[in-house]
Amino acid sequence: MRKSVVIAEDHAFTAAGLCAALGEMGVFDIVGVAANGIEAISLIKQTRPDCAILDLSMPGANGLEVLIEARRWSPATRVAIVTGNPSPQILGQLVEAGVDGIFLKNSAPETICAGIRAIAAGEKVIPAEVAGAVRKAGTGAGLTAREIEVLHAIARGLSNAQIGKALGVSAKTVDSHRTTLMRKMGVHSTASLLVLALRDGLIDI
Amino acid sequence: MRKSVVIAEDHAFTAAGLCAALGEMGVFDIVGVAANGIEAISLIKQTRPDCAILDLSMPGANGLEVLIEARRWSPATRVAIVTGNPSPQILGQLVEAGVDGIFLKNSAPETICAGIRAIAAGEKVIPAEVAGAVRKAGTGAGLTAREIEVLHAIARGLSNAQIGKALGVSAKTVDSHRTTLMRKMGVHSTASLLVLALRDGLIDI
DNA sequence: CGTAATATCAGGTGATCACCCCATTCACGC
DNA sequence: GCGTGAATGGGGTGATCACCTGATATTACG
Repeated sequence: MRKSVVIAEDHAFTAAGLCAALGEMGVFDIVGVAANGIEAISLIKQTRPDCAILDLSMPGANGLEVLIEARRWSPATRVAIVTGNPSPQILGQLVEAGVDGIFLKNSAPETICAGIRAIAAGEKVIPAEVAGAVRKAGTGAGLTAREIEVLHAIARGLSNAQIGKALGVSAKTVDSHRTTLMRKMGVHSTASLLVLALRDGLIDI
Repeated sequence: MRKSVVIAEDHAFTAAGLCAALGEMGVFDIVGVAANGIEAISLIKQTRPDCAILDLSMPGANGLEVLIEARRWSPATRVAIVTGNPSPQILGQLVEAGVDGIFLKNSAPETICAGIRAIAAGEKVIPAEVAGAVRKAGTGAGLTAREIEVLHAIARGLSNAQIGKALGVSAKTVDSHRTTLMRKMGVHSTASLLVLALRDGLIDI
């Protein structure tokens, strides 16, 4: 029995290559291709496919966000994430969110195709190099969702007062989160905080 | 007359999609596909193609390095660079090195195909958004050497006093440079300054 | 039920930052 | 020679940050 699959990938050529490879396997029906995260979410919501293959970095919503929404609207859909340059933190979040498979764009096509077939069959596929990265992320993480939100706001250049307004809390609360972030990351300045967060993939530009 | 072309792209699916699209156009002979920069250089050296399509980020040697080597060994080869996330600084270097065309991976396939055909015909193709980024890089280069030093020190998380000690000047001087940096970059916080500098490739982690 | 973690906020203090004005020196170009 | 800009710094001010000691409410977990 053929499996329905949707693809989300903002680079048209990559999407085309992926479609071609999956088509040749003869076990997948590609029911839709999205060029950004928003499209991907609504596509999954509408078609409830057996399988979704998502690029990690996309305009609108990234692969992680799409994964979470997919889980909400179509829990039976098996989700694979494809990424070019994986950061440990993000991979950790993906695993935590229950992703079914992770693939690197520079892997051999056969590896990826085989992996996707395995995922469609119900397996979980996490390559060794990714698993290593995730292990490393586990030790460094420990930040709460709220703290990450504050981190993102800081990266946008907002002051405590502005962040407070944006998140609907007092500036003092933001200050608390900021202090906690500093302590957890082991730094004492906004600059170091940002550099570390970028290096660890907690935020991006 | 058909043009010979080589492709360098480390993501197999993207390479496949690109090959397919170029093949369908019926005006190109794909004489080789390289999966990294080193392969790309030796391939160009051997085949001296009419046209080379290079990914910017590749293992071994990046698109810029391949471009420079290509110019040395096969000056007649028209070179197009394809990139996912362009940094103004790098784009500036590409233009300076005399690249024939720049394409963004998330552009429409037709746009890219048309552009490649134009390049093969002898034109130069620099999209508006890229040209804008390059222009901005020109202004970003308006920073002085001393200001860049201070920028790097800030990114290392040092305070004005520490930077002053490190550079052998007073904290007040550092403060002046910092103020000038803020004005030149059009921001009002250390966080924004860092994010902008990172985005523009002025500093990295 | 206890307790641990999280999120919320206040008051306060000293350090630092962002930015203003200003002066000096030095190099480069017209 | 004279203007321009870079690099150097001093003085000063108000905003903001970094961090502290608390307090309270909610949620989660054993």
